[in-house]
This record gives sequence, structure tokens and C-alpha cells, in this order.
Amino acid sequence: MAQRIHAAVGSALPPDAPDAEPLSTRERILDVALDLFIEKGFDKTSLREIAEQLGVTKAALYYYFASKEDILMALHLRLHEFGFDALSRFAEQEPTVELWADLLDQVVEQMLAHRKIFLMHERNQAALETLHREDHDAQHDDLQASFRRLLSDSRVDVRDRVRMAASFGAVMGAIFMSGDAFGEVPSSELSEILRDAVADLLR
Amino acid sequence: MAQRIHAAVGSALPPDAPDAEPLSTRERILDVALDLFIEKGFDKTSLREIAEQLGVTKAALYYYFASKEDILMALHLRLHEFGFDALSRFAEQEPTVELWADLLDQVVEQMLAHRKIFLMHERNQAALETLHREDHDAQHDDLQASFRRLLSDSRVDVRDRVRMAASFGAVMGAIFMSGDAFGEVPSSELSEILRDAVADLLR
DNA sequence: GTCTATATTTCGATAGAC
DNA sequence: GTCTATCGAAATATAGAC
Repeated sequence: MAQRIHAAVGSALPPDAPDAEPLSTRERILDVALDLFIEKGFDKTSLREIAEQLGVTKAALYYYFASKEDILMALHLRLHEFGFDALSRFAEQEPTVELWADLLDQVVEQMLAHRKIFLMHERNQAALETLHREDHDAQHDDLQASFRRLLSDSRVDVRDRVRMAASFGAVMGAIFMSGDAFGEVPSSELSEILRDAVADLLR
Repeated sequence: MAQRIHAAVGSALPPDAPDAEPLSTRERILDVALDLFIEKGFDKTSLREIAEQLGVTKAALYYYFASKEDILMALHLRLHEFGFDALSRFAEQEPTVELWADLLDQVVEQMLAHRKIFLMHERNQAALETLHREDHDAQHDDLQASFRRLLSDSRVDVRDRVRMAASFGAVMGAIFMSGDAFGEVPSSELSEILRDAVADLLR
């Protein structure tokens, strides 16, 4: 596993945009993998399965990705695309509940727009951690790590820090934990309800 | 895998209670497995590893458990022990935010008292679902399923349902998502902060 | 109850033709 | 770019002695 990971980020366009050009094979692999990683988990998904569902053979996958973990990494990088420079704001200034509330507003939008990617992350924490352990490039200083650092910042009152963590969990819970209990609720309504709830927690 | 799963529940006593009798081998297996399933995930934990850390061989494990999944099932049953008859209250009456708030108070206590079991569940959702797919005994009608049913109950206003899900997520987030950011915060304080937060969400 | 084998399967990955 | 064929490793699980 000393191999360089060279994953890149697939297109995040909606699947049937008006002028959708046919997805590249690479992107199709990622989309199939994303669904399977959500449904069965990374470890229980075999390359054979991904290939089969795509109508190619295992070996073809290796033309696009150096390893199975490389596929996971490419999906992980999709997450870094959306808004998680948002967290970088906190690198310089002291975290406050007000800043946090602003951040969560953005996070809610991103999560609703890219449910699958977030869901995949929620359901494959262990596999993703292994990935990061091996990537000692530490170029990205992972999200979760920044997260924990923030929540450990002793300049902020404990009560506020707990509420910061809780408000994030609240958003996650409402969007993901419930399966599709709110699948029929329009995103805009869900978004508004959540914004209010977050405000109540961090007011 | 047509084999009957016959897992039973290990003792949930604190590890060094005053009159602690030495743990049975069976319980020691479960405790080691619990730690490893949290740290590396179910799929990446091998029976060899569990056995090694216990000072026995793989084969010995099979005297106590019929399969690797059987070990996971035994740990899953530990969860059913604590307080999740709590959810049964909702089977009969209409869910309300008031009932939900009461429930969450209990859940907070259970989570703080049995962090590891809950953490293991959070981090091995995929493996646990596979388990349930195979256990078509449906004797237990899983927690998560009851959960989703509750949150889909159209008698309750959408806004309230979303807040119910969010409040649960808030508790999970504060206790688990943060790693050990609040490890030094006394449980009693954490519990009180969370109770207040939940009240703000469901008031 | 625990051990030493070993059977069996599956998977990730590679080589090389086309 | 995709295929066929195969390698090698690792894991779960079993058989049978002690």
C-alpha cells in the first residue's frame, strides 16, 4: 500500500441536467460505488459487484483506479469540494456560537444538496479512518480532526461547546438518521425547520 | 449462514464492581470484540486478532460463538437490554414532543452509562444492518425501524417530527461525534447541559 | 475448553493479449 | 480500454486430538 493515491474528484452535477453529456466511465464507476458503499458498506462491497453492475469486468476498474481504497478516496474528495473550506474560517479566529450558527446554515444546504456523499461518510467511518491513517501526507488535516480541535478549544465555555456539537448532530440526525422519514418533505421546508432548530440551540 | 443465531447477552456490570467475580471467557471475548469493533470496525477486525488479544486461539472462540456475526449479535443484544423498552411506550399512544423529551432524558443517561455499546452501533451501521437482513425472525423489529415509524407518523406535525429526530441527533452528536472532546466533562454536567438543550428543541 | 492442523472461499491485484 | 486468466493473501470455519 505504498502506492501513491491519485484520486480525483468526479463531477457533482445533477444526473440529468439539461445539457448532460454522458458520464465518463470514471464517474459512472464512482456513482455505482457510492450507491453500493451506502447500501452494503465499503468492506462488504466487492470490486466484482461494482464491475458487474456496470457491465464490465473487475480488471477494467483498475484502468481508472489503482486500488479499491482509491475509489473510496475519490468519493471522499467529493466532500472536500463542497463548502468545507467553510471550516477554515475557524482556523484564525476564536470560535463563537454565532460563527457556528452561520456555518451550520451552510452545512444544512450542502447536506440536502449532496445527501448521498454525506450519508456514505456517516456509514463508513471506520473505512475512512483507515484511509486517513495511511495517507500520512496530512495535506488535509481532516475535517473531523478540525472539528474535534474546535470543540476542545478551552477558550469557549463548555456549555457552548456542547451545544455546538449538539447542533451539528441535530442536523445530521434530522437529515440522515431518520432514513427517509422526511423524504417527502420539500428540502426548502426541511431547511427552514432546521435553521430554526439550530437557532434555538445556539441563540 | 443458515445457522441459528443463539447469541445471549453478556453482563453489563461495571468492570470493577466491589464484588466483581472474574469475567467468564465468553464475556471477556465480548469485551475485547467490543473494543476492536469500535477501533477498527467489524469488518476489519479478524477473529485472529480477537483471539490473540485474549491469549487464546481462533478455534477457542468457536466454542462460545457459532460465527463472527454471532459475536456482533451478542453485542447488539446488550443494547436491547438498556432502556429500549422505553420506546415501547410509543407503540400504544400517539407520539408527542413531551413524551419524546421524557424518552430522551432516559436515553442520555443510558448513553453516558454505556458509551461503548452505543458507539459501536454508531460505527458499524452497515454490518448491523446485514445482521438484521439475515435475521428474518423479526422477533425484534429493530429499534431503528420503530424509530423511523415514529418519525413517519403523520398524526404529528412535520415540524415536531423533524425536531424529534434532531433532538436525538443532538444527543448523539454531543456524546459521540466529538471524539473525546468532552471526555473531561463530568457526566452529570454533560447530562444537565444536554437536558437543557433538548428542552430548548422540544419546548 | 483449548489446541493444532487444514479445508474452503473470497477478494484484491497483476500479467498480458487484443 | 477492456478482456481472460491467474496469483497470492487473508479470512471464516471445521475436524479431531488432548
